[in-house]
Amino acid sequence: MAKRIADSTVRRLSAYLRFLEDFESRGLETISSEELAQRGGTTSAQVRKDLSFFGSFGKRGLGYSVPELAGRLREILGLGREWKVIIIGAGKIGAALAQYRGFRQRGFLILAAYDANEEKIGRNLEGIPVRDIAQLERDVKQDHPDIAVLTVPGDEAQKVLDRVVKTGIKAILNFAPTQLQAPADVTVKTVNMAMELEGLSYALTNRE
Amino acid sequence: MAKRIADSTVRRLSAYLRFLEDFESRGLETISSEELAQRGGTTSAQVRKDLSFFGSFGKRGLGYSVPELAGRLREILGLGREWKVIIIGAGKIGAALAQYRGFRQRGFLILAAYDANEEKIGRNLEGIPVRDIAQLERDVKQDHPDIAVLTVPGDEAQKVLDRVVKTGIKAILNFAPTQLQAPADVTVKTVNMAMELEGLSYALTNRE
DNA sequence: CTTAACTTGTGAATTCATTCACAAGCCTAG
DNA sequence: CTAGGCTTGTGAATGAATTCACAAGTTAAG
Repeated sequence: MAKRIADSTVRRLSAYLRFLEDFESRGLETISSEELAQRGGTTSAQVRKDLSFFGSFGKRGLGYSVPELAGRLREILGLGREWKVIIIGAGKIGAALAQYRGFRQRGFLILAAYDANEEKIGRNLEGIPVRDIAQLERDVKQDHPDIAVLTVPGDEAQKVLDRVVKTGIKAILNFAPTQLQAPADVTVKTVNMAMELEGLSYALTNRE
Repeated sequence: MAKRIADSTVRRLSAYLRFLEDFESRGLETISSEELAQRGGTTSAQVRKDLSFFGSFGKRGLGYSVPELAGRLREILGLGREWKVIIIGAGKIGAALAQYRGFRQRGFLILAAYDANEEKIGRNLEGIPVRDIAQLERDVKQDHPDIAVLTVPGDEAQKVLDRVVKTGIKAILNFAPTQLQAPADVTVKTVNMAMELEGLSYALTNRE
């Protein structure tokens, strides 16, 4: 897997996989780059270029085998296995995520949520136990979660992140509206609603 | 405001504004592009280039006036006014957003949430009324919301979006894990957690 | 077997975004 | 007033991502 693949490429692969699954469930056998492109709001050349980074699995004149390409994309994206996830911060957003079915559906298993608030500790979020953040290190050592989802207030996010990084977790999904600093071998993805909203505000304001 | 500004640029402006507000609250008067860059995980040249699209408001040798630049960024991003927001879908994610303080703080006023579920209609989400989706068109005509946040299941998202677009709303923040089609004069931003997670999965899988 | 209609895979061309590098401006100290 | 230290603003250079365009396969029909 020599080359460095751009983030935007990976996001598109993820989108293609979603369409393929839709096609798969409707029993279609093959799909062309053009069809895939239209669904994904891009161009057929883009689709082919994206796929070409990983090999060539289409048939000229015919297109791509839907199940084969779907399988190949799952493999590339690392979705062939189960990933263990912990949620840090059992507030409203944490709770909403805990019940989000998309996680389980794609092989992301939520082990637990952590919080410092005594009233929340010991309770349940849609079947997911809320544990004391104090036992984070011990639990990680035992359960080996792969991914930590941060849903803590912005002013605590960096401190919590540092702590999570120290446990050895290498992938973080951050919902705090803060730019976080992490070592190079740790991947942090930030979902920043404030930023998206401001993007909309900008678009509404600057129309020609 | 002649030029077309890239999406990534707008996102960075939004990030700069956040740091500036932090600086502002600590009473600092000026800031250099280098300081701004370090906070935002970018380079000083990038910061200056981003700002230069909108004019030149720094002082050579000194840097930027914090309050002045913050004000200018708010103006560029259209944050000088209040934007009215409606939430469509009063499920867990809708509820989490309804209580999210970041909205109000940045001038986004949530008017109401809409749902089709009779048990939810008439209730309250953190003080925000849940109304019948059937009255959407009537309410929009009266209240003129600027932005609609979609937190409906993926398979309904396109249908709901079409309906929202027909009411004349021009900006949509979509939380459904679906690629949506909208006319060119409507801005749709999608927050896709599944995609971010798969990005993490990819990163964990493809390490050298 | 031949032709026509498709569709892939991929170098080359183009467009877009980031980084470099430096003249020009501003401030402070002496 | 001058010199030295900073920092901006911006063309030019570089780098990255996207689009073009076409040879090379594949299929189906005649």
